[in-house]
Amino acid sequence: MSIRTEIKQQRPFPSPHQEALVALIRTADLLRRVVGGVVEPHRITAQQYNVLRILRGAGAEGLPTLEIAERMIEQTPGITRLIDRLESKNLVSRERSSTDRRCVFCRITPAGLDLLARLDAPVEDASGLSLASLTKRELAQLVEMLDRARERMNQQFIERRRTA
Amino acid sequence: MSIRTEIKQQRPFPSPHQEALVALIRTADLLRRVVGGVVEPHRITAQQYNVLRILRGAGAEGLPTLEIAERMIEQTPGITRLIDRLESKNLVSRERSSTDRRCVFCRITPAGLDLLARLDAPVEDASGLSLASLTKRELAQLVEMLDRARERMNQQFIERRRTA
DNA sequence: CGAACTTACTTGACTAATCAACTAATGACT
DNA sequence: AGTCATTAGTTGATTAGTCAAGTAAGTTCG
Repeated sequence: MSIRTEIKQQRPFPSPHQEALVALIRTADLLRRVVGGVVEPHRITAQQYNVLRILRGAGAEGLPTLEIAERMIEQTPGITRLIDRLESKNLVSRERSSTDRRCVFCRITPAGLDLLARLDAPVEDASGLSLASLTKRELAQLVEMLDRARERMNQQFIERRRTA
Repeated sequence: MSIRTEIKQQRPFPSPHQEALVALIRTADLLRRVVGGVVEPHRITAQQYNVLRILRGAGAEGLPTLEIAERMIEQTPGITRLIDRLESKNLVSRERSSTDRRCVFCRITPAGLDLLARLDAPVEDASGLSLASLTKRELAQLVEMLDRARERMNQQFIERRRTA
């Protein structure tokens, strides 16, 4: 089914990139929803899940708060309170660095690791199923195209920030 | 630049579809941010902009509230209050249908049309620039792959809803 | 050394999103 | 006509996201 059918748009898209933009945002929204559907029964949001995975990847030394924000899939300015919520669920712990007392290092707790361990397979399954209609080659091609698009957009952002 | 570099991930992705999932969500987030950057100086959010475009497309008769929700690019349960905010800015008007008094028809106002007219070119420019590194053929290919992926995901959702 | 700047958060105030009831209108069926 | 189910939307309570301002630690440089 085409996006035009999905969103019941009568007119064709004015340009190929507008159609691609809509397709991209809509597909990502669905994908986010799929992941959310898997993790939310465990009382965490998709973003919180993302933070837990980042912290698991970072290992025992943990990461400073803003470093986590930079690594997140979706950008969020509300990182402090996002981690507050994870801390209150005992899924992460925080400790002020002794070498640079401005930084707060966050680490995933055993409970956090345990939760992730239970979520790994379901998330992998759901995302695998979601993209199962694309071949490996197509996925690689998709990723390559998206990488190229993001590169351009990041330049735009940098330019905007410079002129702002 | 690859996503792995962007999010500073040391390990390679465990599966091609996980990499694609991250690339998709991340690219869509950037794209949403690009559109937001254009429309938000005009005091509306990207979602509100989406509603206005839907209503412009719908013409003079307007659309019932939940019909708008179905046509939106990103799904939102908060459609009532989203339109409340547009109405309070006089960009849309609402009127209860006389034939089916459950339905509330929403229409874009002249002020709403005027705002859209001012936003058309900047949005088109920004989205065009964002995806300028992809050829027409690549964009078409991208759209086709995403359409296929969404089809699969929609099935998943329908199944989930049926079993739930 | 110390003023000025930057970095790394944190906080407060506000806005927006989410979920679960709830109302009101319609339709379907007896 | 009257019950039951469905549809369309609204509302209240809670949670989450956003933006601007603030604080405290570190850095630079005369």
